[in-house]
Amino acid sequence: MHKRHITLKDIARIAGVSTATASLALSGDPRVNVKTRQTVEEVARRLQYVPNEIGRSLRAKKTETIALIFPNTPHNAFTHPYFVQLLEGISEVLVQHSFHLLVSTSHNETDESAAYDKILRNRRADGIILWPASIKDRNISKIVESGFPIVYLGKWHHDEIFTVERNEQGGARLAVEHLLKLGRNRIAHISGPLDFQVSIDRLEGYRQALADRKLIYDPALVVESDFTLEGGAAAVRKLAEHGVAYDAMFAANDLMAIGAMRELQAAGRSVPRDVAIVGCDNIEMASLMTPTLTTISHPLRLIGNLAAEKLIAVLNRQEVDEMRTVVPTQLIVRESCGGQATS
Amino acid sequence: MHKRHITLKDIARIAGVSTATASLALSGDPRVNVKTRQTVEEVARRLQYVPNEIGRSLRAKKTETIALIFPNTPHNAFTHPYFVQLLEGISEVLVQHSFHLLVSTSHNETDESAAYDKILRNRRADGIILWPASIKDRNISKIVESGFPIVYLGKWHHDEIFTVERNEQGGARLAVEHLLKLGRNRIAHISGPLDFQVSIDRLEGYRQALADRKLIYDPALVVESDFTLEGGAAAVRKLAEHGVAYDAMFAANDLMAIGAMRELQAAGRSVPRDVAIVGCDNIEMASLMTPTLTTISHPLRLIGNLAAEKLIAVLNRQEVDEMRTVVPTQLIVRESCGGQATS
DNA sequence: ATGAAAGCGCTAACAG
DNA sequence: CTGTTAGCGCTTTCAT
Repeated sequence: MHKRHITLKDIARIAGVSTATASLALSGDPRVNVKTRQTVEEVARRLQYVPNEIGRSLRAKKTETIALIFPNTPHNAFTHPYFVQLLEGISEVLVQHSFHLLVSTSHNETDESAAYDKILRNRRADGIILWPASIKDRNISKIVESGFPIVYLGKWHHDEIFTVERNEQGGARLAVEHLLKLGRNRIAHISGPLDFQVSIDRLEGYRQALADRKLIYDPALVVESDFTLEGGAAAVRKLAEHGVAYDAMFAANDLMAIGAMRELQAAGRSVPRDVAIVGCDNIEMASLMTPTLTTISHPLRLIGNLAAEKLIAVLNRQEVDEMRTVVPTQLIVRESCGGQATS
Repeated sequence: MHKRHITLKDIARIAGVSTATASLALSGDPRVNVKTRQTVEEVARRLQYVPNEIGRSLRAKKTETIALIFPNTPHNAFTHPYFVQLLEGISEVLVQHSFHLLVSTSHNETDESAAYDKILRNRRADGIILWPASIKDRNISKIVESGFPIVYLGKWHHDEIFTVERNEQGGARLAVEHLLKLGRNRIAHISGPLDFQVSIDRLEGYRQALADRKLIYDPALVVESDFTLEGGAAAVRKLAEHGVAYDAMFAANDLMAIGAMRELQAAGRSVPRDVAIVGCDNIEMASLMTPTLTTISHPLRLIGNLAAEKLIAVLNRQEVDEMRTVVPTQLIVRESCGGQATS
């Protein structure tokens, strides 16, 4: 059933030229006679010749493939609703450039290192787009230090690496400032795991917004959690157990914000009357809650676009003007803060 | 910065053997002397040798890679919240087998055919997992007929192809029967685009459930829509415009169910009192609506697992017992029908 | 038990 | 303008 594949040799033989000429002809090299080129092209079209990219890759030492790697921790983006937008953004650009996308993950930390190594030395991909994992993750440093072409989707602590990152601190600030403007002044914060840079930055944004108003930072108002719905609910319970009073809450992601909101409502507290809530990420669900959730929106699809473009530029040895690309975040005001409602 | 890669030749030279012997040694071939093998292994480990899979692929005519292809139509799974579970299920199995995953899509129909062709003749992947597109899509038939190893994630109209599919009709029946048992008898159905097999099957399940109760099928109760939130809302408006009365609704996916529910609520009708609603897919959002949404759950992750396992089995020329694998669907009863509430 | 050699499909340097 | 040749990294006969 499976017919033998047409190779360049076949084309050359049938067109009555050498493989070298056939190759040049098909690549549109001006050195080859127009008529010869046309003959070769004709034959190639007739036989529906498609070059074997494996052979080409071996020769060229590049694969026209980039890998998207992300660690499969429990807090991982892979399970996040907005992961799809990122993928779409990357994919969009790659298709334009006829690149392939290899999606790679691994489940346990032991395999992880090996998996990275494979991609790196294998030459299965020409470059990597890397989703941030815990800042403790040694594998990431290893990739970064290897000098392999990479675009990191977060903040990195040195400047020698290409990134496309969100303005996390700025976003968090926007969120908290919004709550302050609405007259709330006991603002709780549910942070993500603090071994994630993103959690650290969002917490820092929270602190800065308070500091700008000369409000003191009260550690009792901050609960570290795990980016899940249940984690958000648990944080609310924990605050209650400790008897901490608050009239507003900024959660480091929407899932936790929603979990918290549900828990508050179940406990008979009204959102936004008793507690105003702002989340972070603007997942689709956020606009469908009752009340709809005010949140910080990140252009994930744009991030995907930019990352792919940047990586391809690097691979093509084009000048890349900026090492760091910071994309802006935006406050989406909805009902959960009691401010004016916009969808 | 980028050091030259260690090749088998390097290993052979340093170990003082030929590349042939080195290759055999590393593959654990019993013909090679134990001591020689150990030397070679030692050198390989010391230099952190990782075989170049491109070279290996060229030789072996296989790539240890499978491609996940899906059409990027507006109704596409790529934008569906549950796409991630599928990806995770596939990925999980591939990692175990040291396979790579190529994710492929294309935006316009024109490119699509070319993209398929590339994957097919390119030998960039050894097999394909294919997400269903419109039944009108000619490209799909082409892939299927090409004889390329494939697992199709839906129902196919001939038996000569491997599938992993959901029991769509059965699921739809469960949904409608549940509504009937609750005493509803004017059940509307918002279907997906009817050029999708899944829409046809869900509609058919709806009809069967009615037929089982000797209820007549009223075409006025059925509105074709597009799998989106807004489409669900539009369907409700359309029913209202036509003055169609109904006390229940089965939507062909959760997004439309939620859109419809929102629209009904906005129009002042109560769910479930005035209209009971069942969706389909069990996306995360479903359990977070007010009221929470009764729906049909599909084990997407399991489908991913099974599809990957099946494809790898085919590639390894193992006997695959069943062409079609049908995974069961399950009714998740929540609040939107007014029955007993289970989370 | 090991090595020499061929070849997977392609491209590029070099001749002619 | 076109053909010859070599070689990317690997595996696999076939000799030895």
